[in-house]
Amino acid sequence: MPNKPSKHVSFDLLPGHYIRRLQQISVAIFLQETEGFGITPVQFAALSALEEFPQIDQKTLANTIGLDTSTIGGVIDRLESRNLVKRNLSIKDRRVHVLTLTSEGKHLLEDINPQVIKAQQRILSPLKKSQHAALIEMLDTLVNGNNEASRAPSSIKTSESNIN
Amino acid sequence: MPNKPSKHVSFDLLPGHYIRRLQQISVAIFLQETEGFGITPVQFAALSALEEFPQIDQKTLANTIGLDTSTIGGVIDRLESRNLVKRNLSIKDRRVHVLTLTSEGKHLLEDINPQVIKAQQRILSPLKKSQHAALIEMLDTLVNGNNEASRAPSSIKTSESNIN
DNA sequence: TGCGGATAGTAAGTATACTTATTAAATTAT
DNA sequence: ATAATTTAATAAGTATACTTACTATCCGCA
Repeated sequence: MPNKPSKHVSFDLLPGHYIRRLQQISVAIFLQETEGFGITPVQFAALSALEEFPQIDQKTLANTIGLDTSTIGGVIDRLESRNLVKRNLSIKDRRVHVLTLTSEGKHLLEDINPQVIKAQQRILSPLKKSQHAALIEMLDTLVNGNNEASRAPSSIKTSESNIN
Repeated sequence: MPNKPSKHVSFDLLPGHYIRRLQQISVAIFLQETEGFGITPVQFAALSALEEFPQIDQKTLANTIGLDTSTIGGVIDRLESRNLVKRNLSIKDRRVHVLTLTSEGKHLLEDINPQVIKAQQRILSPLKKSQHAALIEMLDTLVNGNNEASRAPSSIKTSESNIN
């Protein structure tokens, strides 16, 4: 059998390759565990953020979960079409769309939460329990340390808000 | 200021959220460092794999870099249209498309390599040098331990091949 | 007061990355 | 040997996630 990989390939050693693979796996596990809800990881993040910070606008939501304003528009479109979220024009600033969780959205969040937790546990399950905190901390360091690299930094600044 | 996060948001604690953000950042840094080449991380992975394992077919390539056969098709389309890769029908199995790196592809790989290394270093730069190996090992554990979760496992099996 | 720049959101285009369905070819089973 | 199954690749559809370009609105300032 010619041309068969003997073992490790060079890009196996590249963090970028692992990160991409891990993201694929993470999404796959999330979708498996939350099957039947029809919710993606990003949609869940959007709903969660709206629960925590009601009445924020699209830009703030995008910043909160680490998306640009272009991407968040489509996410909200899909959540709105399923009646999980409502979009209202702000009175103070007519450019701004203020977002609200519907009660349907709230209920879905409650129902899906245990499954999301299961998914996260499954993602980490190949590691020893003692390593979990270390991994999270390193991921945090990497994300926050490289924050400026991404066009859509997710940092939740302690500064002022610009709502409504 | 109403609706402002006092503490951390719940999904900040979720590994899935960090993994997604890190993947965004990783891609952004790759694209910054390799600007001018017009190559994406996945395209680079495909070219690298083809350099290492010449003449593999699309399915094998997909498995090698962790994609499904649907996605690899488009990737190869784009690489082929730029003359970095050639697609040939296998004589032994006329369903199979055998892939070859062109000399243009080889040269591009050579030229882009230092920049790719720079990108990887930049991604890890927020961590202490002493942590790098630990992170890579954990990522490896997570990816390989969850391999079956992803439809397109990148595992390079030591089993038989089905080339040409 | 009105104009120039900044800002929120959308639109169009590109690239992963998945799904299910389809086609063509090869393999297996009867 | 032919039918049934499997397989490699493509196609169509959905969902991130980015880019640049555009519209509408707001705000600062002369």
